[in-house]
Amino acid sequence: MAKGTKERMIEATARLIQLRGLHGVSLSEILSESGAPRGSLYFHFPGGKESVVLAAMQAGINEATEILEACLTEATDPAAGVRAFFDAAAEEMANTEYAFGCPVAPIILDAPGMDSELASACRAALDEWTAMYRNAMVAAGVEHGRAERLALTIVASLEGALIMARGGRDASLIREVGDEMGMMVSQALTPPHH
Amino acid sequence: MAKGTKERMIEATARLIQLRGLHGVSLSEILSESGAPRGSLYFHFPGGKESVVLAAMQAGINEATEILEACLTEATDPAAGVRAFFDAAAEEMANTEYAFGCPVAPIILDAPGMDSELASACRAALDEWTAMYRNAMVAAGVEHGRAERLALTIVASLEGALIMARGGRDASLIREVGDEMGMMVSQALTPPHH
DNA sequence: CGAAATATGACGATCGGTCTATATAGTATG
DNA sequence: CATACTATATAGACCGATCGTCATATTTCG
Repeated sequence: MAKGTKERMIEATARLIQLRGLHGVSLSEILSESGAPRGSLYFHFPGGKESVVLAAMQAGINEATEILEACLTEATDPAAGVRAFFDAAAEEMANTEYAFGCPVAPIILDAPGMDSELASACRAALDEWTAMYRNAMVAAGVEHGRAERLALTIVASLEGALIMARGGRDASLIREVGDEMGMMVSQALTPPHH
Repeated sequence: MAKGTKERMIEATARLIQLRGLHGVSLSEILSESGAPRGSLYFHFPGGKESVVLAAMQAGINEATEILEACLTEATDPAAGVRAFFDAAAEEMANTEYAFGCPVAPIILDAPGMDSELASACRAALDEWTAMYRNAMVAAGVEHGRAERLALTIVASLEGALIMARGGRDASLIREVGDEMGMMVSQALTPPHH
């Protein structure tokens, strides 16, 4: 019946990191949240804390990637997809009492160096999200370089909007930024004739 | 003479928080970096760790606010001001080996609740920066509501760009996002006739 | 039954932040 | 010049928390 112990540890870790950041989370907290004793963690994650954190972050990344994928494919055009994803993030943030955010941001800000496995996973996730936006816009006819820059801007503005929303406890901010980004993408799709 | 002891503590705290986040910094580190003995910290900051952190964050906020103020007033129009500030941030990030970022983001992500003095200082700073952008754009003729939304987006995208730049060790990303934001502002200043 | 997989929680070395004493300036006063 | 006094700064004891380890139990299955 220990089917879910590992999963509970991962979930607890992910939740706690969102609340207090990488270094604000202790093993004791993770264990008491997941209802497991101390040694069990080192059975499931021989690498110790960094191992659980990596797993928790990967889980969060995968979830976010799936939702973004869905938003982009289900939307009629990239601009609508962007708005849909920002709206989803805003809703999630409000539903979780502002205990929600990007899975990688807290790691990047807390991690000491860029040499760790954690850091490269962060980079990979950011690159993938950027590529997804870019590909969607390129497929819709946006020039490659412009699409790349726009994609970077979209990812950055969501990242920042999540932080600001949490700081001000105002999720509607995310939606407003998403609208602006949607407008930006729309204009790139139908450039003004000169 | 200990004329600069307090200042050294504040500087060390600010630098270390940028590196490892609020909870990743220990008093021992702050003290060894600032060359002061243990008890001296509680003389200068009776409130303990939270007190030093607050002072360090305020120092960072003030510095950023001054630079932003300069960029916006010296520029010929808000779009140029935005680009100038993003460029300055990119340069600072590259110059410090990517040990630079927003003074408030690490606090927001690491702080547990929104009731602390730290949290309200974060909110105040974000609000002030947003207001500065908004006012500059309103003065340049942008409608109030639009200016507010644009200002939010600018702050958010810089916030996010700093995180992404650090994660990927690529400061040019900040400049690219700044260019996109500049374009956005320019279009808001000279709306297309329909 | 026996063997592999999982769970358990006590343990130690280290480090965390906080606080109460103690020492050093610097200045005022007779 | 000496003493008293106060602001400033230092010193280190304190206790609880931290992470990682390990020897021992318990379960799960062939």
